[in-house]
Parts: sequence; structure tokens; C-alpha cells
Amino acid sequence: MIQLYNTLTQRKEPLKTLEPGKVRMYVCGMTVYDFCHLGHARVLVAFDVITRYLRHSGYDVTYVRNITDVDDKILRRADENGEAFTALTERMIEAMHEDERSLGVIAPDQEPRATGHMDDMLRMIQTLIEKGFAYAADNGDVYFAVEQFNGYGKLSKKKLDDLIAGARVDVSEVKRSPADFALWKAAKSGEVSWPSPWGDGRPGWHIECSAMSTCCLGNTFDIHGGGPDLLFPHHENEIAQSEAATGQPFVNYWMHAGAVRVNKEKMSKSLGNFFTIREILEKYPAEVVRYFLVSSHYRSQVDYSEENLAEASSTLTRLYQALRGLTPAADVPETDYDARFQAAMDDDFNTAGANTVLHALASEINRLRRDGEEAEASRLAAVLVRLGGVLGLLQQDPEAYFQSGSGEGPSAEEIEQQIEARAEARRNRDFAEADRIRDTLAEQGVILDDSREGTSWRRA
RNA sequence: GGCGCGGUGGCAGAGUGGUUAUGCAGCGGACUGCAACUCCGUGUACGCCGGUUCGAUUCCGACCCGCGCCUCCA
Repeated sequence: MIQLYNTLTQRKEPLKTLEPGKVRMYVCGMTVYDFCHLGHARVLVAFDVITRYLRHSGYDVTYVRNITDVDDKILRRADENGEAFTALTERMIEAMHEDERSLGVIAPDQEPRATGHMDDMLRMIQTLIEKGFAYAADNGDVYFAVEQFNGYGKLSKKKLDDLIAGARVDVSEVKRSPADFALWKAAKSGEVSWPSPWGDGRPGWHIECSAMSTCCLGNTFDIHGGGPDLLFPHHENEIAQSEAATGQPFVNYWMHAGAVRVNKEKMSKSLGNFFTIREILEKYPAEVVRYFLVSSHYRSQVDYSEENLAEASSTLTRLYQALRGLTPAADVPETDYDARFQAAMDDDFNTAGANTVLHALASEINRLRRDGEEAEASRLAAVLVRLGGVLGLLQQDPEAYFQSGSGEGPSAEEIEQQIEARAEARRNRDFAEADRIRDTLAEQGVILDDSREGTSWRRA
């Protein structure tokens, strides 16, 4: 039985889906005005692993992740660039898909875009007005009347009174309560806009997720996820809008990933201390980045640093070393390792614990190979690849993993040539020459591994 | 100030009321021409103070420290 931590109840709960064997999950995706950063990668990878494991456990998962393709930041950036906002968003969506593929993130089943769901949003806003949960202000904005919704604050554990008293935002005169938030924003002259019963404008940020999630998955669905900073106000507002509009519970399980930090500070757009995924991929193989993310629990915060990535690289190398030169056996039935792996993953997707099983497998495989038990090693190699796959790891051919590099350094042919030259020197017991060749390659970032079968190489 | 999360060995990072996390780094040994890879061995780690208990890193309370949200941000 899978247990998962529910932000709403603040504890782990057994997963009981609305429909047996079926999981409907919605995750807040990107606002596409810039390249994705490591924080996005964290969420992408976390929910990718969750989806993979749910499927591995036999669930039929419908995974929906939206794209916010119209919003203030997008319009401002497009304006700065002197381009149509759609040109900007198309470009960034393409880049985002590239980053996802690099990280081995499986595409969601549906990827709705805000601009494609205007009618749904307008319908929901209309319903909210009709039910008395929203009002059109004099300036053409439409606001959600927070005080009308019983239970506002139940996700973020905030009290409405505190929110109203502590409102730091400019208290707009058009709002009835400082805590009210915009469902629809009237367009200023020259701005991109859509027609509505309340005048031309565009949707507020929160309404799109309420509209798209209920649209794709129904009024009530199983899991809603997102980054840590979306908990409030975004998710809180989604609940208010959705439940007010449909009169039904919105989501059963709320899941939030932990923050990514850099130098003890949260990495964020506003602090300007973020690393984009593509920047990081220039320095480390994508699978190392993924391994780094997966080696700690999805809810804990992680610190990005050169040291941590280097360590992830060493550790992943150990796993691939175990698989190197082995052909995984076919159709290997479940083992104790599978059971241990599942026990860890069943406990709120404890990838760090599951990772231990991967290392236990690697150790056993290495011992078996030392003892010449290739057949059994091949069986466990298959298990290692299978379990690694649930985390989106170890799916490459080991040689390909070791030999792929930044494109710098000598070519594979040159390396093979040098290895042959070194072998010749060694046969002649000219170890000075052999070591010189090895040292030269090392300086070029190529490490040689000798074995009875010969010499293999990898890039550092 | 309000709400929430966390403090584990040199570092990263799980977990548990009494028994090995795991990895990286280090040290010793094996293998090797020497290395690398790999294997074997190796570290009285659980913020502080009380309490509960036969026994607490693990439960309870106080304290100290760090972090997150409360404003656009994954």
C-alpha cells in the first residue's frame, strides 16, 4: 500500500484513489517566459518519479501538467524583446520540452495551455459570480470574494483574519477585502486581451489551474502537485475557486516538492541566483543531475553545489561500473531487492531509501563477477536496470554513458589508438611509455580501466 | 509577528524505542608492473536540557540554531 504525505492533512496517508487502480494527477507547470531552472527540474523530476512508480505499481495514471502561456511576466518580457508574446512562449515551450527530454522526464498525458482554455475560465468565473463568490469591480477586474468561501486557508493553515490584517500589498480600493484576488484582469490599452462579459482582459493566474484541472480530470481528482512556493497563495486560491464553483471537494492529496537552494539561499527568480537546466547540463551529464535530484527525498530541500554534483557523478559511476560489460538477463522475476525497493518507495516515494537498494545490487553484482558467477550477475543486472528505470536512471548502455562527454577531448578513435599503443608498450614491458600514455589521456579527461579482458575507458 | 519544516559521523543523506543505512572522501589490506576499477576491513553520528522507559538519536516538553511561506516565483 502506497503511503504519501498530504500537505492538506500534514501527514502520510494511504493512497486511496477515487477509482480503483486509476490515479488522476495534476501538477502546476511552468510560466513560459524564460528557460527552466533547477527548481523547475526538481518538480519535473519529482513528479516524473512519482508517475513512474505509480505505473510500476500497476496504476493507470493520467498525468496533466499545464503551461501558463499568458501572464504579466510573459507580456513584459515579450515587450522587452520586441516580439509577440506567442513567439516568446512558443520558443520557451520548445526549450522546456528539450530540457525535459534531456532529464529523462516522461511527457505528461495532457499539457493544457491557458490560452487554450479561455472559455472554461470564463465559464468558471461566471459561475462564481452567480453563486456570490466573485464580483466585478468598477475598473473591469473580477475578484474572488475570499470571505464568502468557508475554509479559506485550510491548505496553508492561514487564518483569514491574519491575512487581512497583515496584507502588505497595496490595498486596492476596488477590492472588498484586502485578501481578495483577481480572477480576471481588465486590459490596459494596447495589451493583449480576450473579450469577456466584464470587458476585455485576461485571466488571473490562479483561475487557469482551477479551470484546466477540473476540465481535464473532473471536479474532484486524486493528486495535485507543484513547487513549494505555490502552496500559498496559488494552491489555496485554486481550492477556493474550484470548490466554490463546483460545490465539490477539489483534490484529495496535495503534494509539494522541496526547495532547491544555492549557497544556503533559496534559488528563485526574484533573488536572481538561479541556474538554468541548460547551464547545468553544460557541466554535468543530464543523468547526473537527475541522480542528484533523486538521491534525496522529494520533500526535503536540496543544496546545489559543485561538490554535490561531483559526488552524484562519482556515485552514479559506481552503479554503471557494476553494469559495465554485462548483458542483463531477460524476464527476471521479482526478487527481494524489488521488495525492498518497493517498501522504500511505498513510503512516500522515498527515493533515497530506494537508492540504497540500487547500491546493494551493485555490490552483489560486483562480488558475483569477482567470483566468476556471470549468470547470476546478469540476473541481478536486469534487476538493477529495472529498478533504476523506475527512478528514470541506468537506462543507457554503460559504455555510452562513460564515453559520452562534453564533446571536448580526444575522439573515441584517438583514444582506442592510444590504448593500443599502450598495450603494445606494456607487452614490451616499457612501463614508462605505457604510463606516459595513460597520464596524457588522464590530462585530457580520459580514465583507463584495465581488466583481464582488456582496457576500457571513460571520460571523467 | 503568524503558520510550517528541519537540526544525523569530514561531507551528502535515509531510518529506527534496544540490532549495519547507503554513498562520497579518508585510512589499512587484496588485486595490479604501477595505477584506475573492483573486493575485504575500518569510524563510541544522531543540536542542548529535562521527562517517560529496563533502555531514546528515535516518544513528550522547554530551549538554542537554521530554513521556507505570509509579495511575482517551481
